[in-house]
Amino acid sequence: MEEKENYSQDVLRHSASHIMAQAVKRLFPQAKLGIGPPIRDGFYYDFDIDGEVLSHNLDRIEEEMRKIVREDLPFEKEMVSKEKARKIFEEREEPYKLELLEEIEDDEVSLYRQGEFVDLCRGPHVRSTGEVKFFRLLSLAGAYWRGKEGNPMLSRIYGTAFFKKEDLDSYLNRIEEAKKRDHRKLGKSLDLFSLSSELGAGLVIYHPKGAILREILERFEKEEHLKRGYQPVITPHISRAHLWKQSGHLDYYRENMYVFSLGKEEYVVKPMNCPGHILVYNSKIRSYRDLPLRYFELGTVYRREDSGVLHGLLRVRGFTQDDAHIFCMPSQLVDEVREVLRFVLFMMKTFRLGYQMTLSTRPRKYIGSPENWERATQALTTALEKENIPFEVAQGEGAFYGPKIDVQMEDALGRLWQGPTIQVDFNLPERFDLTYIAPSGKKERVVMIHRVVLGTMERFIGILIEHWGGAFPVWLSPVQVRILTVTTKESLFAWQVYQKMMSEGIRVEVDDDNAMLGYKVRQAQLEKIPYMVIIGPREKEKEIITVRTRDGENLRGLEISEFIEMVKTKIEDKS
RNA sequence: GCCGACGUAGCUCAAUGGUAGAGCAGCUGAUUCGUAAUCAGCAGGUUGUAGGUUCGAAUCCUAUCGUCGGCUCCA
Repeated sequence: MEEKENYSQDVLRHSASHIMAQAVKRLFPQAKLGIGPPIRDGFYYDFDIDGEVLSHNLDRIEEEMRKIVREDLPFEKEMVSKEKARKIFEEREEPYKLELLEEIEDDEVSLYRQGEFVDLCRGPHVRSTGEVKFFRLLSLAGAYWRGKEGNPMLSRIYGTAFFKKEDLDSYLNRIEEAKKRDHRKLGKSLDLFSLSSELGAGLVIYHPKGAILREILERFEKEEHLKRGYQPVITPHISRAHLWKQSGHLDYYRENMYVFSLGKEEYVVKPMNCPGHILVYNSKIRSYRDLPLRYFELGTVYRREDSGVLHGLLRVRGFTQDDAHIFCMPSQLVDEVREVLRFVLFMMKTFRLGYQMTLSTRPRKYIGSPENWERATQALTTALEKENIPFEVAQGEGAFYGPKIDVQMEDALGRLWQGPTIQVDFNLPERFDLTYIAPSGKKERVVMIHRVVLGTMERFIGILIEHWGGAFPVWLSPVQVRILTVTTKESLFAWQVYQKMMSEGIRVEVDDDNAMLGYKVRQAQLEKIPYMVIIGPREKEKEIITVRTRDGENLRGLEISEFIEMVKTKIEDKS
């Protein structure tokens, strides 16, 4: 039922994209048509025309679309020979359509016409343009023809369409609401972090409130890793280029690396932590009895990402991974991956985050033997199955050095970002000759797993901000309690209460400004502080407190110790 | 990196070739007040940066840095 509903909504949107294309062709006959499919929340159509022209005329295009809708032109399907279709698109000078046509294997192709407009299209469509009533053009973007970087850049118009006006309105509304949860906006208003052009693009400054949030996450990470048999290691931020030559990064990844010369020597700012961890492993001979070895580091790395892909905290140039490398025997692979998966699930549950998992398999270009790939892929699959985790398979999407499991998390607008990832690596063990002495006394090749369980501190904090809309659970809140005085006369008592809470490890502040209570409540509310402790003459006299939660609930007449216990329990429970 | 849009006070925004302005925040003073904004005054800007056009530029042009939406990339 639901599938059918989606299907017909896709049809509606696909039809809307044809109407848009018709409108563009009417206004700008020189525009060449690309493709125009429905997508998750709407549709788009690509045109080969100066994007500036379109961007200045989105309103006119939408107006023309409404006209086409009023004309109520029927969508007419027509089966024609490829030969005839070719003639039609040659006449209309549509090179991209001709290119698509050549790739269709059937002798007959379907065309859809509405009025003077004709498109090569599989369909289906709604009956007539009059059925497409509620739509909106949303944005304009460049997009490479067929998604290939070397191809010409076309101009893509995004839009959306719904059967009902209410649905369109609520969709537009939802986008507006989601924008309020944008971590870049909240990061500013909650004073968590900033990015500064003086520093450089993609480099994050954590302000005190963002830094304490990160500090809490890092402490938590360290504890949890120690509980699971990881050994902390620490490796430098820069190293001789030689190391990266051996790892292969200088050959494959150089354009993303910060490389600098010092006298005769070339140095590299690390873009990854693996070579450092490998040096730890290779610092002595390893026995099978030592394995698995799990080295953990909150490793800060720098990568020169393309300027166009930077995005707040979610895509940056300097970031800290909760990185670990597991060195194990092939026979230990499944168990190790299972443990990591459990770790990831534990994290997702602790932070109440939704996610989806993808298993990426062998790409066309790869290193290592097909048998090893098969075995590793099988190990990952087995681990996923044994943990009962639903996952999708991305055929051929693995790294060239091994298969991987990626975990994606959603931002406020539903865009997916990779967080945790578990990658098997056949490459580095070869390049660095990573071995252990087997029971037989012979050297064997070690298996290496790269894994992060949150991903990076930056991205994870970004996702957390959007997930909670800035209203973090108590244990993560930069300020857990703010004490508000009703008049300045309660100041002394307020600071006494502050001392008690502070000494219990609660992050607490006092607002004893000479301002009205309503004003202070509003400030605390805007800062999304979980608890406001209100102290007026009544409380001062009886040495009790009144607590207002950020949800607006009031708890009156609490003993101070009672409240402290309550907050500590919340922190303990991570709720 | 590519396409398009954008960049004005700490923040949110106004000023379409003719003297840069408002609200909030900040500071000073008054007010001592009970759950989302008390009142008044003051201060705050080489309009991202660098060039250019013009009698005159926030406004037009060029370059550059950065931001936003996509595309591509994501060892």
